[in-house]
Amino acid sequence: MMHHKTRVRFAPSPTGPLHIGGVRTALYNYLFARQQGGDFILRIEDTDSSRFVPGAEEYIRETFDWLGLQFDESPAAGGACGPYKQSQRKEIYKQYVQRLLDRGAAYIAFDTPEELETKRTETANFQYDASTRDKMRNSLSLTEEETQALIKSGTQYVVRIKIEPGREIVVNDMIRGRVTVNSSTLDDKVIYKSADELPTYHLANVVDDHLMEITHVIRGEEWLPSAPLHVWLYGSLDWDDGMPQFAHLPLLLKPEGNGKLSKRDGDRLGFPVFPLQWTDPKTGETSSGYRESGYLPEAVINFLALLGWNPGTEQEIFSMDELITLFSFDRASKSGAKFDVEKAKWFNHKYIGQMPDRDLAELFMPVLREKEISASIGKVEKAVGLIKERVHFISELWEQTSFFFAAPEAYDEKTVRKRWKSDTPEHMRRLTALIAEMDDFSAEHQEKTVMDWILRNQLHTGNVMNAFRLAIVGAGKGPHIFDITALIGREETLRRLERAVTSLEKTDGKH
RNA sequence: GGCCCAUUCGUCUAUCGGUUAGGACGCAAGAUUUUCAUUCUUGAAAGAGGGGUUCGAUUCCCCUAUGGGCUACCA
Repeated sequence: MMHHKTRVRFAPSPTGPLHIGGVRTALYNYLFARQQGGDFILRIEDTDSSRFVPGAEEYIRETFDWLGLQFDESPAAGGACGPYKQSQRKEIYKQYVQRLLDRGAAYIAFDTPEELETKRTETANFQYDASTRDKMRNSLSLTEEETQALIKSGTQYVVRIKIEPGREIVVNDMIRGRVTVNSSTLDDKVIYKSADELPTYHLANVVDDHLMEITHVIRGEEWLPSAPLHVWLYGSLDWDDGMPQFAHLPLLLKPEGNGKLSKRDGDRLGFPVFPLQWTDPKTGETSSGYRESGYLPEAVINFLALLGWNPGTEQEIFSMDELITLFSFDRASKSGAKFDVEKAKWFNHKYIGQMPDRDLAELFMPVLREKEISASIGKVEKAVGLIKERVHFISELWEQTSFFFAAPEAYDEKTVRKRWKSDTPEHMRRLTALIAEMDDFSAEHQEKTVMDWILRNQLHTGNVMNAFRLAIVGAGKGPHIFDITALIGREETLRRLERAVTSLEKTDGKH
């Protein structure tokens, strides 16, 4: 038996931005493909021309560029099984629609959407299937002549798959095991519309997966109910042998209340549902993205990977390579996962803390430029190195490092009340004098000198140091004080000390 | 309504018949720290309910409940 190369596909429809659940589906496809040494394919499912949204396809491309997930075959990259956009594959699908028709596995139906609609409202649980198709207007109930005449007259029609009732259809799912369904519960789904000469999702999907030699269909659980139909389609086309394996992933749920996470949830939930920021071309409404919110792609991948899968160990942080070797469907969970923003933040915090100072500094430079702060990359590197372990987002970097680049404009009131005592100005003046005489301004030397001085003069360490911090930072926060002063330099340290004394002296004794 | 899937701490999850039901996020307390944060330690916190099967069920089966998905000439 031939051993086929593993080939998986991610098949979004360009109806808007991808949402984060879709990104996870793509990620699992990618991890599995890489692990198996297989191919990861992007196919654009644009068989519904009416729902096309401009920019959506570019958005998809940009998302995967950002995340570092590379497609082996795609509309942009090409490949041996192209084209990779379903709207460009019309002629291919037509052949198979005809084949199904010729075999009597499908039939032509003329019922208008309106007729079907009234049928549905009149009859409870109406289903277009073996029990009702004789009463509808289709090539099975009409004569051959009538059918041909209708087609010739230009009447719009659809092609429906003919489901034989009473059969047991089995879907073998890598996550859920054996799922069995009686074919009588399926309806004769529309597989082709004459109006736009395009197939519907179901047929296009099966034909493309077969032609593109897809070995594993990894998709969201919302497709599980139609999987039996797809299995039926493979059978009708005589493709049982090459039928891919299925894996239906549990859905990503809203953190509060009920339902799956959807595109419409936008920013309402307090966190982005999209990987990248998106502006709706019609309404102009903008939704935030993970990238713009300061999430690192590695962090997004890490927490998404763990939402529905885990390796069974207590490890939480994974590199892409580790995920690729560890991933397996045996360890994928079966039930939906609620999205937890707090954990997502924690992952980002971990990744920022791990990031090389240089890389972080480069991400931060544009922010500084926007604030019209000019600082050398070397200084920025040192500053972010001192605080990276305390932030969750790139956007927090500024509030945590501003004092490295600009003197405080105001002094935090609470801290002043607590740390600025009546004898503080005197201490600060003497500290200023001490610092003015230092030749070596390294953090280590400063610390030694200042601590010796405090000891010699029998001063209270806390009183001196906290006031010193207030003068330099403007508040009671920040990393080790001498690391700060070493970085801003002696002159700036002296300036800030003097300024604090002059502007805070008046508060003396007021409390 | 019909069909399908699922159900362990608040959340993500481990457990593949025998465990003090483990870890992580979050939360609380404590420790460290010249500040804030980080970090560390500790703590509270779970098997939906009912039947079986079994010497023994969180684990296997059935029923109920609950949650979710699908039910378009959308994907």
